[in-house]
Amino acid sequence: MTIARTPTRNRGNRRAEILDAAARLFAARGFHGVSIEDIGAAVGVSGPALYRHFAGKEALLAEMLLDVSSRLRESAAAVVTSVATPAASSAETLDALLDVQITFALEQPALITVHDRELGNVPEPHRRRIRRLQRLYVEEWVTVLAELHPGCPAARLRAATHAVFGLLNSTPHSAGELPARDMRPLLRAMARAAVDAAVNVR
Amino acid sequence: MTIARTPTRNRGNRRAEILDAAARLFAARGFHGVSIEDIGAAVGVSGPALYRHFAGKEALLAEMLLDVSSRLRESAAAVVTSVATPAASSAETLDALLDVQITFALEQPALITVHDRELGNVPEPHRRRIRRLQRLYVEEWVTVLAELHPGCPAARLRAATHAVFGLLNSTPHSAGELPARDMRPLLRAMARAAVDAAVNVR
DNA sequence: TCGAGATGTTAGTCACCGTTAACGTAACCG
DNA sequence: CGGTTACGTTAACGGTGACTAACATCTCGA
Repeated sequence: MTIARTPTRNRGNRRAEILDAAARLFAARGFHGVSIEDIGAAVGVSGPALYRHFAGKEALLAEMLLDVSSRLRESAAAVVTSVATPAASSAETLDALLDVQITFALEQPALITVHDRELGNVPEPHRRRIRRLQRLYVEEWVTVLAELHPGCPAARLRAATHAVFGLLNSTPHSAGELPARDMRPLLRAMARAAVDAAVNVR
Repeated sequence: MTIARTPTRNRGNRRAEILDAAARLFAARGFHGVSIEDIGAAVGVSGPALYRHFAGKEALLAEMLLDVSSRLRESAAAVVTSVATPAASSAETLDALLDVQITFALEQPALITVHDRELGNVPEPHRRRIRRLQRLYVEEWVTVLAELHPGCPAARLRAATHAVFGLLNSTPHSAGELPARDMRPLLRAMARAAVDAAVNVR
């Protein structure tokens, strides 16, 4: 009664399934608080089966964070190069960036959480690449903010960007307070106001 | 050549020293990423010496989080009952609350980080008490915000409060970007603007 | 002075965890 | 068919880590 699937198809699904379950577990209990056995159990296989799909626990985390930071960075790059036509204002580009981050935070809360907590557990070959992608992502924001307010020192723009990420990424912790339908405009308004205030201090 | 101290004095100092070191380590590597041996080494004693001061690793964490949430809740309560005289506006009370949280986030970044990440590792007798204190703290904020904007639904105020905490607590992660002297007014301005935006959505 | 308490130490013990080994099974492909 | 490949399983191994036991030292008060 099972539907036949190509091995490749199965493999990809299983990998994705594992990454998804692991993300949720890591977000809830931390990397070291989750065992290989836990992750296996969460997808219905048990323990060492994971080694058919990943080289190890750290490799699993590395792939997860690499995927997240790539997607964020790509989305931001796409926004900047497509929305930011000469006609579009920097303000509109910023709104588009905000939407990218808000969508991500609301739809993938576990991934966002792991993304900014567990980089320290990624071994060095991949760690640098992830750092690089994260930095590029931040720089997209800083560039747009700098266009929007040329007089503002870059250090303050960077700090403001991190603060806005903190605001938006706090969603996972306050989940359930408000339906996502209301959360999105709320976050957008708060983040927008915070950014405006940041470039206008003093 | 060693200066004589009362045992009680020594004990208190050592306990505080351990809590401080543990907070930094937990913030950096997560509760399960830090060993008893690590904590001991950080204060110059080694391993099981900690059991002279704490019942165990979880008890240490419990005391740490209990202390943090008590202090936050007390500071907030003090602000509300002393600043919020009939003469003072709710806006001024809110600014005072903001200052409490900003000071805490800037001066005790490790504690703040552990405070909103590691509650899940506290065993049940104390977990409830910490949760209760955290909830009371949030409610102080919500009450002040509600006075400030009576029409706004409480759920949105709560969500906004959590978002502001996220903004302010992100400081530890962007540490070094900006000197604390500049960080404080920046955070104050951003948080103030975010709050105002939250109660005025739509 | 001497016994008690506070505070260390080192040497175990025991559980858990990441990883590997050895082995089974079902599907696909020549 | 028969063999390779994908994907599981259980059993073991080695390391680590929380916690305990047994033992030292130092200070202080009676």
